[in-house]
Amino acid sequence: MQSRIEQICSEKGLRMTDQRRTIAQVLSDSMDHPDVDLLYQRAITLDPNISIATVYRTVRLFEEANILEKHDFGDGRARYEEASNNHHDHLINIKNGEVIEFYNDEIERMKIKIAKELGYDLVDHRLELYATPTSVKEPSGDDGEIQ
Amino acid sequence: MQSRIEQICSEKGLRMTDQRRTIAQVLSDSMDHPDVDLLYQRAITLDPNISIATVYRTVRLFEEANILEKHDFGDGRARYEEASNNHHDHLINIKNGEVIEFYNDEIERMKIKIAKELGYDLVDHRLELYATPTSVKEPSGDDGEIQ
DNA sequence: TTATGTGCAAAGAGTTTGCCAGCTA
DNA sequence: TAGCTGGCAAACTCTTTGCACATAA
Repeated sequence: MQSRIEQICSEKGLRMTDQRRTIAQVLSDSMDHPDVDLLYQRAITLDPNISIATVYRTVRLFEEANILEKHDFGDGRARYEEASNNHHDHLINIKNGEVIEFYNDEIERMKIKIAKELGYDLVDHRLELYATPTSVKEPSGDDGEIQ
Repeated sequence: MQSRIEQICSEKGLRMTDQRRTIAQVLSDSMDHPDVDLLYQRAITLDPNISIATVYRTVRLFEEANILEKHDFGDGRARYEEASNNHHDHLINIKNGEVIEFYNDEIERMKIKIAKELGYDLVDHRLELYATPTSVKEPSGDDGEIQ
């Protein structure tokens, strides 16, 4: 059966190969924000012959076709997620690298407004919050916080 | 005479060498957000024997001492600016790479609030607006826009 | 059939590091 | 002088690319 992303590829008229189908599958199944190496690790469980160069090429192809969004969370490698119509920003849990998506309408409006006030038209933007989980404070001494 | 950043180094008790003094000078004089190579180019006009490895090491030292802030504007290399107490965000003119600093109190409050609502304490954040200059629309044809 | 895609290894860009001479405190 | 620092080149990480072979349409 066609994966969600493979369907989008068909609609966009991309030539489909076994490798692209595999990578589309992996991406469709990924609920996180994997980097290229992680995609590659997942892909070779489905097709051990796939090469990391192909993952790089495919991920770029998909990004240029607006199927994927590329992110950079400051760790020196690109992360990918399926492009969606509903824009969102990211909060990165710096304790474990987990990425939480959020959307705030007021912030979105502010971004456009600020650019306009500076004499610019907003083309793209990036808001990332780096944060630690709030520890639950116990009224008496030890708050049970792990580490 | 001591450059502004060299003074901060002294206050922090960093061992000062000619190379570090030169780089501190270059940084103190830089009003933009230079990358390592640009700092290196500026440094070798003051001391032709300085090596780029030293620039990398010094910039990291200064960053760890909270003398510099490191940024990543998505072009694959780190950019630096003197750390300041007044936080600001950046708008990047994608036509020419120019970086404009701005501060918006409401946005700052929103960042903290959003993190809190998700159950996190904000540690750091990054907001970048990528934008093009608003072209002045002339009612009749040519609007005089350059390029 | 023919333009395109893939695998492999080499090349690139940015950054870090091992080693030893040189300098700071 | 004792230990930190700098220069140089090699190494590292992530990513791209040239080439010959394979494949989708």
